[in-house]
Amino acid sequence: MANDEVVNGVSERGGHPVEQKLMRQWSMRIKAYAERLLTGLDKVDWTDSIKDQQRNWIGRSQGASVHFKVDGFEGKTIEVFTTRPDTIYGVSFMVLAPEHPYVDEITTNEYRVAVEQYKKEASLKSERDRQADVKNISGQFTGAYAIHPFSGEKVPVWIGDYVLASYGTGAVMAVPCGDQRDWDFAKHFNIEIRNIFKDIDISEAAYAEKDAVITGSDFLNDLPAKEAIKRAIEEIEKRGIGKGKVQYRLRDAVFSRQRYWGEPFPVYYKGETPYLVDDAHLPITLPEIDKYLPTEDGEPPLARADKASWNYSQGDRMEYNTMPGWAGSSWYFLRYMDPHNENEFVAKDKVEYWQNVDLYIGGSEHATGHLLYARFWTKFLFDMGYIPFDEPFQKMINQGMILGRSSFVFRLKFSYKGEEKFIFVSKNRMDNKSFASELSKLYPDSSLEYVLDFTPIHADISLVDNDVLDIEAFKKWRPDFADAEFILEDNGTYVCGHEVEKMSKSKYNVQTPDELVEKFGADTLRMYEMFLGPLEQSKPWDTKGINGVHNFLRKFWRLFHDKDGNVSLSNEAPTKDNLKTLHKTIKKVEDDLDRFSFNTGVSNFMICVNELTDQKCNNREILEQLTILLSPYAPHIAEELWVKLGHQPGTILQASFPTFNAEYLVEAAHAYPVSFNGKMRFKLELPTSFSKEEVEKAVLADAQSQKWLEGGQPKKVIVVPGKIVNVVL
RNA sequence: GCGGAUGUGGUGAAAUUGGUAGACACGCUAGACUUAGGAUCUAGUGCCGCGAGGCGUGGGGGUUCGACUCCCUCCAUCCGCACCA
Repeated sequence: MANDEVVNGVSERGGHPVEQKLMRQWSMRIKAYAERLLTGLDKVDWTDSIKDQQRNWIGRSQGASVHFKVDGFEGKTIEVFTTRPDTIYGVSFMVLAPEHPYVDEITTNEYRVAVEQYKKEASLKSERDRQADVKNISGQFTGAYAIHPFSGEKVPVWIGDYVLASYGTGAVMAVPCGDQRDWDFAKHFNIEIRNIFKDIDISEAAYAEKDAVITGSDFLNDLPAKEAIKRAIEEIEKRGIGKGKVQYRLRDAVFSRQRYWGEPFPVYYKGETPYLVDDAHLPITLPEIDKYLPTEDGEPPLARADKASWNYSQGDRMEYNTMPGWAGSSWYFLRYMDPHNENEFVAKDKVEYWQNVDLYIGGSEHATGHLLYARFWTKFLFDMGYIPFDEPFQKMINQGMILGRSSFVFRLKFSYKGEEKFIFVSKNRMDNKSFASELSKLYPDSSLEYVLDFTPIHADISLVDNDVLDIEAFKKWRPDFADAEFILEDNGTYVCGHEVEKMSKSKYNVQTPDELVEKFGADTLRMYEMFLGPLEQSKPWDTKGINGVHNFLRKFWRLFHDKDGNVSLSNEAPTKDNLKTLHKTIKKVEDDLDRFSFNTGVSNFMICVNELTDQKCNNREILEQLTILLSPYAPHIAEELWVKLGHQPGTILQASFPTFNAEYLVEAAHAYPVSFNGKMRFKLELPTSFSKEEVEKAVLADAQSQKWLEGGQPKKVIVVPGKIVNVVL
């Protein structure tokens, strides 16, 4: 069960108890690639946001591992990882994670009961709970002491759940003067806080910056922290008590799932030992089973299959787990290059030809999942010599999500004659708290109690019009609402709340485009989605403006037809204005395509069609070029008009893309915006051949300038030829 | 707390290299037309003002002849991470 399906220890759907169970899982050693996954980010063209998320996730930290001997346990050492080996003389205690394997062994009899008790408490908390519970400092002394590797002093060993078993070695050397968590722990348990920073006050908080000078630390004295780190590592290595080390937060990735729908592993077992199925027997396909459910004793669904239902089986049994979604999503793009190849996943010459994906448009929600796994997988295949690149996606654009507008009903829980009851309260009655009088009317009993406990519940948006709920439809919608009661607005309606969220079946806010396609056609929908705004931006789905795009396509269509709807095209040479409009559009649309600015691309088409309409242009040559230009945006209408233009048989897909010719855009005159002190006051049309001086002269001589000059002389006149004029007064 | 992003009319937005802020579209206002079509056409539409004009890109400051754009600072919203030693 997924974590979010578990609520308060029971399953969200059936309310069944959920217990945690240890399971043997396959996992992939992504950790082995941590460093390369980090450095590889420098050579791909992705957003900083995704790169940072991945860097964060990989969590590289540089430091040292140090071994502390345990007093009275010959040959036993506690290994810790620290990023601040320079503060080693500030160590006044050590903390092990409660799950650390040494805990039982080193705990003295005196502390055994307390340690057992603490371990038990910690084990009841999941890792999530622990993280949510940062404020509470807890821990327990074990009675054991470690030996400081430099000073030889005895250092008490504690256990505490702020130390995570899953990171580093599951143990830390605590330096309260330099680490806030250690400081908090020391304060709480009254442990010595040793200050090894020169002229730094640590009475109120730890000092974590790496800019202090070290003191009271023998060979590290008077060194600034950064140098002391290097020096400390040298010394640690020299004395053989540890070494410089890089630690990653990234964990190995679990690669098995206990469900039916996934690629089966080509693995069989003899006893408890797994073996790989020989290549000759591949592929292993999913066996048929009676129910897609786990077995009675909790084995995955595949355990239901007997040997005969597998297309191949060997040994005592086949593997029951299946692969996760990221098995396929990590490398499917490679298979696309050579989908019918029976012998290998992709032939060498094909992958050498296609290389990695040039442009990947995908959601940023996969930053630390799919997008990391695919990189890992690609690097592995590169190392194995199967593919000639080690980054899968060269450039990536994260398209924004189209969000939904959810509707909510508000369920009030109350008790009546000792019985728990629910009623749905309309939004405004809830907001202004006027529901109470209504409730006591419906339940006229002095023993009525209610708690101010409103639960917003998603209502299907098809049951809601303009935030008003169709009550009868709502009752029929789900059986548990059949007898629902309501407190309505004064006008007798139920008003819902709303929120913009991700579109999702579970939120009942999904809008399908089918109806719009029916009404306006797929071209309109396609262009409207582009027109909504920049590709990377998320926004709620709102069809208010779709008419504008639809009208544009109608207007475009009208250019080809007379008012009776018959095709009417002129075969004469296009006018200068026609050509100017067309070529301006070619240029802009091309530029917009290059920078993935589809919304401005659409508006450039609109401008073009508006201009051609004003020019009453029905010129075949112009319209033919424009149709080709539009075809990636509105493929259906373009294809249809292509036929009307007389290209049959054939498809517009085979037409060559229009080429921009700058000659048509050359202007003899430019309307200069004339500014005074940076404020645009009027425009003045001047020949483009004018020099700076000529422009300046013409502007100052113009009658309109007099008003702003007020008889004075300008301090300065800035002329940017072909652009603007600014007169400084 | 750390990191990333965003902030412009009534609305979605545009301004690509520091050079006319609000293109294009929705909506709205007034009008025309009519075969009444999710039509078409004309004019208007950032705010204040009768006007001249003033103000205006989250707030404040700066650089510049000129700033939505560059710098400093603050605020708000969204996303990701968060006891990682």
